[in-house]
Amino acid sequence: MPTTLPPALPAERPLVSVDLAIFTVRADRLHVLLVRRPADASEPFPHQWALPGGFIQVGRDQTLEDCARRKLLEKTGIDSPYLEQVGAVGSATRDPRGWSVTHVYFALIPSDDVVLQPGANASEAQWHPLIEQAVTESLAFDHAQLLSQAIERLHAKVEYTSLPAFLCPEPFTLPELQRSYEIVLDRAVEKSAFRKRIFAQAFLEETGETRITGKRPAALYRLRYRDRPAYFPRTFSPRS
Amino acid sequence: MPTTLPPALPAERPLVSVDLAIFTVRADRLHVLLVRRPADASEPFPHQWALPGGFIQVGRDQTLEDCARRKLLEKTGIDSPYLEQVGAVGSATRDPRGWSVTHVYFALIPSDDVVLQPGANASEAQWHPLIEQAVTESLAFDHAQLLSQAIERLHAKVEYTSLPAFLCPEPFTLPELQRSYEIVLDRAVEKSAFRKRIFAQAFLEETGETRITGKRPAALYRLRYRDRPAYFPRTFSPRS
DNA sequence: AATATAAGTGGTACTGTGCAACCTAACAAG
DNA sequence: CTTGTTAGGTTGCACAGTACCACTTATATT
Repeated sequence: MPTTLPPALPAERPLVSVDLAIFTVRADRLHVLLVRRPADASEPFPHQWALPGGFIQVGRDQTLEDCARRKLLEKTGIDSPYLEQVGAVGSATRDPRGWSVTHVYFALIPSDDVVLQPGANASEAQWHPLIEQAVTESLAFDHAQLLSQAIERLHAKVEYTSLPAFLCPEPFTLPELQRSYEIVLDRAVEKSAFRKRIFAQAFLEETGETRITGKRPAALYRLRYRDRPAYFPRTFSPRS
Repeated sequence: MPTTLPPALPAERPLVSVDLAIFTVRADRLHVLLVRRPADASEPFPHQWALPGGFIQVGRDQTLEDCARRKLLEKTGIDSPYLEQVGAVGSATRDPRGWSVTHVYFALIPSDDVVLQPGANASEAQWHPLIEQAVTESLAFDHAQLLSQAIERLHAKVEYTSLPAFLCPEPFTLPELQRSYEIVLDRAVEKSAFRKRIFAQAFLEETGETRITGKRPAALYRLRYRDRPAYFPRTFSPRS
């Protein structure tokens, strides 16, 4: 018999929270939503910019994702954006109030839908372009690192999914979608190869309408599935 | 001023745990390590098979990953396998003892290194082939779902990383590595294309030695980096 | 020495991408 | 009405990487 049997339940429990990296495209730039920490000096990191988020409310949130959706709704008024868990970070030191673990989600919302809610707790919320490294690298807690993880995930998945489509207000044209890819990837994309690749997966529906923007009209599309992205083919000797 | 200001700290905190899907290859099959829940009827899911894991010990684990490594060391005696976080699942109902959130990691260990530790708390640990769906689909808690997530991640990443190399005892031959891919992918892989793809990334070091296994000797390799996999190239119009 | 077998190499067909030229539908200027 | 301009959309060719298959090489066995 071991000298110290592990207790059935731990005496002390960590703080559990959710943090959100909410992305949108404004003025041809990728933006992330940040909120100011309360100015109250009794709170950690007063008045600094941070990712929106908060503690799990055991009596209110049924699941982790519920909590993330609740936060998202509170801040933006959006109730069904694309939402994906990035990962969890937990340590004894990341929050001065004690051992804590947070769960990072990223959300993609079309710029049109953005209606910033006048914070329930009077907190200031603002869109910041990712270009502003002075801001995004000096966030409260370890949020700069969390944001980096979210961006890294987004960058990686854009290469082989239709994620940027969730940033486009529907209906959208193909050049608009391409621009969305270019903004997220931060590099130019070949028009012809892009079209072939997009149409190789059948995740777009033609609306039949066109958008007249001065020159030749562009065909309008909408997503066939609002809840999940399309995946472009990988390659590892897939037997034909 | 809102009627209910959110409390600075939550009154009630969830249970926080880590669960591990530890994979290895035995007898040409992918296996996962499972442990039996204590027979004590006061515990949830007594005597059922479950993923190894446990609650965070706030006084002992500095980080989430520390906790995962500690569990891994306790069960297998391995202290530096490949370890990757899959994600977190939290809900009010997944543990009868209350709101809980668990963090799923998967680990890959070479079959040679496997030394099952006679459980510190006398719990029975055993390797189970993933073929045994009767077992892997009837685990305690939501562990069947957690295991599925881990397998799904593994399956996905094998397509574009060198992960199966972490399942091979070093040094290994190229055909052995190929077999490792085939076991994880559960399909045949083309020899010639495989070699070209592997050598296109420079993550293997030739030992200079060869393994004589009856027929023509095979060159032996070891990993250049033990801590991270190699990534095979993606494709999205990377401007040349 | 002949044979069997697994390791390793080379070559061709095919497919998807990169690139660039071209066609097309609208508007605007004269 | 004609012509030029511009952005959307299409076509075709060169190239690179893969699938497939045939071939060579090194060892053990008979």
